[in-house]
Amino acid sequence: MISSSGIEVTLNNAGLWKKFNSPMEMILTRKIGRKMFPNLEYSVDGLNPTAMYEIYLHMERMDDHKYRYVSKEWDDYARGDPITPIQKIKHKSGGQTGMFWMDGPISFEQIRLTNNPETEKKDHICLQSMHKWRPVVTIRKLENGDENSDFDEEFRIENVWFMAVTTYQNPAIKVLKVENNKFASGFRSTGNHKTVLPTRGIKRTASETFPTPPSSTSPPSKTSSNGHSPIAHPFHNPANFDFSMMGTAHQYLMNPYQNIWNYGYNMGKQMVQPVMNQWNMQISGQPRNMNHEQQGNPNSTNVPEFYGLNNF
DNA sequence: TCATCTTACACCTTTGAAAGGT
DNA sequence: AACCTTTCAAAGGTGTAAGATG
Repeated sequence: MISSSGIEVTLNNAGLWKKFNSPMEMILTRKIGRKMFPNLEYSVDGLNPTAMYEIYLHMERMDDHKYRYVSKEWDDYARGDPITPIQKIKHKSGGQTGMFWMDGPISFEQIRLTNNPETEKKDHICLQSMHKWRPVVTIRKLENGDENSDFDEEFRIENVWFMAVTTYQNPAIKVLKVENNKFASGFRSTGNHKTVLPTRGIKRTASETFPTPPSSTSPPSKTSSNGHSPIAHPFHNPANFDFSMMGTAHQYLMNPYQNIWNYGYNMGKQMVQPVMNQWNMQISGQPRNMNHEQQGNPNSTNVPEFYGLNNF
């Protein structure tokens, strides 16, 4: 889907995200934060090649419910915790031309998720456990290099959201993470990880942990986690699954917060979201005990049904 | 009592420096 | 000296499980 201004954003590893959507769970850790897996890696098209843009990512609470995992289902058993301010993370490349952004995958692999509201670490995003979250990309066009440009567009990818947890709830998600994340390979059935720990404290030598393969052991060239080079690669969406992002024109029509939300805030600083009002109170109702199909297709896919929020 | 969170841990990959060979 | 290969160690990314917390 292409926005009214012609900008199109797609998620490169959409197929992997789709695999996990039952729903996806992301681990939060307090001190150092936990990286997201699968990573969020986007491609963008339709920018003015010579204009300057910045790209931001933030997480958006999807509703005002707190969930728990019982009887193999997510149940919204309580009202959500008080909303914390939004933290928008600016892409490390900073302001770049449209050509730059369109030329390569846009990865936010440096982002870490934490549940520590007092964290001040760059690239850390504080989320609340047992709540539903959705990643949102903001593309900001810089007029004459001015960061206070009014041209912002937000993009949300259909079916890409997750439950924030401190420990995995759904065993199926845990299995998928172990199978697909190379750093968890020690937990695969072929791995050597011991559930009982008789050898704790004994550090092995590097040759034990990293046996030399028969060919060269020179460090591999730097690539992103999915093997892409930093330069653009063509990406094709999986068939029968539209992961292209929703255009903001649609959001403007349906989301009365959009103008408020984008009005006059400073990028890179914590934002305060608008208050709950009649509009989102009306649409924030969620069926309890959603089945998996419903969970995979939140009832408001184009627009978040809840923007949650503190006093404005 | 129980659900959730925190933390230390083993096991893994990645990275890059040092050492050795050509 | 310059370059390449091999070895090694540290850093960092995982899920696990025991204990702590409320």
